[in-house]
Amino acid sequence: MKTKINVNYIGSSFDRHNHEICNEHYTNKMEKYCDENSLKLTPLRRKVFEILIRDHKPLGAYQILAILKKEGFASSPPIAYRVLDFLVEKGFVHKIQGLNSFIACSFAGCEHLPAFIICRKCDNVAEIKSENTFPPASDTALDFKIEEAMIEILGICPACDVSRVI
Amino acid sequence: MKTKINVNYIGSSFDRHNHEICNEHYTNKMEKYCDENSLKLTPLRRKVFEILIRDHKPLGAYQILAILKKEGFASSPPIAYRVLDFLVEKGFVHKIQGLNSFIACSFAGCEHLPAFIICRKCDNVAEIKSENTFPPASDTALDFKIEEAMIEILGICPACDVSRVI
DNA sequence: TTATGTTATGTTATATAATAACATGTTGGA
DNA sequence: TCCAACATGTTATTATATAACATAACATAA
Ligand SMILES: [Zn+2]
Ligand SMILES: [Zn+2]
Ligand SMILES: [Zn+2]
Ligand SMILES: [Zn+2]
Repeated sequence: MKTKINVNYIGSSFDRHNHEICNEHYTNKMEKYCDENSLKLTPLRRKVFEILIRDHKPLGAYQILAILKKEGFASSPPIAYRVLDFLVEKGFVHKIQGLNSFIACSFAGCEHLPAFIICRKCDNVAEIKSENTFPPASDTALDFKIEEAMIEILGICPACDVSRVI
Repeated sequence: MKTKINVNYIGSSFDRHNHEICNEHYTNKMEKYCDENSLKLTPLRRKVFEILIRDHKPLGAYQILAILKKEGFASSPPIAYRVLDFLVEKGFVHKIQGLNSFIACSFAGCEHLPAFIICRKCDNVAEIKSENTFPPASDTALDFKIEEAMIEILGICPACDVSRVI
């Protein structure tokens, strides 16, 4: 099964890009949002977000803790989990359940239902908007009030797919 | 956001149903499949599946272990995880990542991409087929070879939705 | 300014989920 | 009968996440 997938974010681990600009873009978005909603963008919160967006790859809480430690921050588990809770709640970061890990949002400031495509060969992950695919259109039985959804698609990205037609 | 969702399985925790018949239906399916593929449907495997399908609710590995213990089976963690691996691999059971738990498949013997709707009030879960919604149709950029997907939809079921129009 | 409430950061200990490594039993052919 | 493959069993450990409690930083009202 092959599918064309929408990728209209600024930067991702799938694409070479100027991460200076990319990083600045997302940081600006976050600063603006926190400003407008009187949320405190503390050094720790900045740091964790910066760690996550560095190479656009999902990181587990304990990986983040290790980096925090190396870079001079406190590093007991609740430190990471609390900051991650904040970042997830405010929409700057998403949790990828299938990997027990966290990734910086690629559509910050833009209302969206996130979904993820995960290459199981190179471990890169891209966030996509799921408006196209969601909610599931159907013709029967059950009215269900949807609040949230978790969509994680596993497969092989073009770069890793040797059998692909160019 | 409200959506009509397809529910063409035999029995689920959302519906009153004759579970005798239901249980027999799924057990037969599983027996037939194992027979045809020379897989061993051992007492332990039967038991774990029966525990899972009892009330069609997702159970964590350690909940399953507790039941196994009460009912006279061995109950160290690998016991459950190995049987669950088997049942998941053969498609009789699915793992719900968002809940760290396992649920009996509602479409056994029928090729499908599973998806789940989870009521966060009553904790009931229904499996739906995701053909309608998946793969995501789109118009751009990235060819991605899809192998597997995890779709878990969280919300409020009709029974729990007080504000619903009848 | 001090007092006070609130939010953020910090610690230790613990709960929960999953796997590694290895031992024993069972079963079905060569 | 012997062997190979598979299933079940044990103990110990790793990985992930939270509880409970203590202190610090910060705002703002008296
Ligand atoms: Zn970047
Ligand atoms: Zn996002
Ligand atoms: Zn039933
Ligand atoms: Zn299924």
